[in-house]
Amino acid sequence: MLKISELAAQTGLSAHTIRFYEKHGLINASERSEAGYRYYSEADIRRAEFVKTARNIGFSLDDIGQLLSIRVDKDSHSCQEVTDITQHKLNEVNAKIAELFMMQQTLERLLESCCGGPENATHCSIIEALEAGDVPAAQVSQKARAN
Amino acid sequence: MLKISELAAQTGLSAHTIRFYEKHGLINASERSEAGYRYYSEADIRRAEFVKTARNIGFSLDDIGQLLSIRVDKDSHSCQEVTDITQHKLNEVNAKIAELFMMQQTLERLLESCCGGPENATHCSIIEALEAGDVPAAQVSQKARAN
DNA sequence: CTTGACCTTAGAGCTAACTCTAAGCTTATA
DNA sequence: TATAAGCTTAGAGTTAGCTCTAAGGTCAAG
Repeated sequence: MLKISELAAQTGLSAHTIRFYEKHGLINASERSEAGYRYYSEADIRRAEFVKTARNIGFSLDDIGQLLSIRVDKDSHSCQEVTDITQHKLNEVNAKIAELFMMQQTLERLLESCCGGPENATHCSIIEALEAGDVPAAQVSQKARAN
Repeated sequence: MLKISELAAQTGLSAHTIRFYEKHGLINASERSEAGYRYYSEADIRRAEFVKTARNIGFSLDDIGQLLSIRVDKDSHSCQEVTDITQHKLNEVNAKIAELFMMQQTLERLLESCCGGPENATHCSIIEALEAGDVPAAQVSQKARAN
């Protein structure tokens, strides 16, 4: 049985994060000492590793919750449920890539158009393009901007 | 001179968003009525359009603030300052694309490995891969996950 | 003169995933 | 036995960019 900081060391998650995940139903300590200290079993550790792996792939905590509930009772869930979650995530990722691609193209085009030198910006073609609104409308979502 | 809702209609920003941008120093009404109503001049409108264009490209409000301060006094800024901001944004975008590409690859590989059918998930290869930690460590940043 | 649309402000709420703090209890070591 | 390291909890703070609310003032039309 591991204490929380030991589980943290093993998984690379912080103790804070482990408690946070517990609050959200992802990870649980199957035992507690009399004083309330969390103790993690082998099964708990495997579950924590599962969470970490899924997180590293990019699944949201919500997705991970769903994957976990499939994992604990595989017999009453289908492969399709799993691929639905995965496909949905892939769709999100693809949409985001498309958005970022547009941004990339636009930024590269802007950079190509400007000398980038120490001259003053009086005739800077980037500023001019922005003033003219002369750029592709990139369908940028708020979330993509938020980074 | 336009009232705020008229500027909103012209730019496609909401009145709320315009006030929010004002709070952050991006947009200003060059006049106010006695009652405090905002009135926007032609120059104000062009500035608001500039902000909207830059936002659509994906620049952060902070970036936009910098671009605006260059724009209002082009003579005392260089093209290099403009390309620095643009290049920096492009670097961010490229980093994000690389991250999302990894996720995309991993998700596609997982989807290929699973039948996705109505069979129960007892031997689901996606769940198994997650249990085995058998996936590329995708260097996924917290921010990328947050979407 | 009333109605309804529009305007004002300060400030709260939203999202996602943490991250940290405060105040106090427990445990291991010297 | 004293000290330090580690554990507990509830709850607040962070980020970015909005989005909305409440409570009230303004203005044009009928």
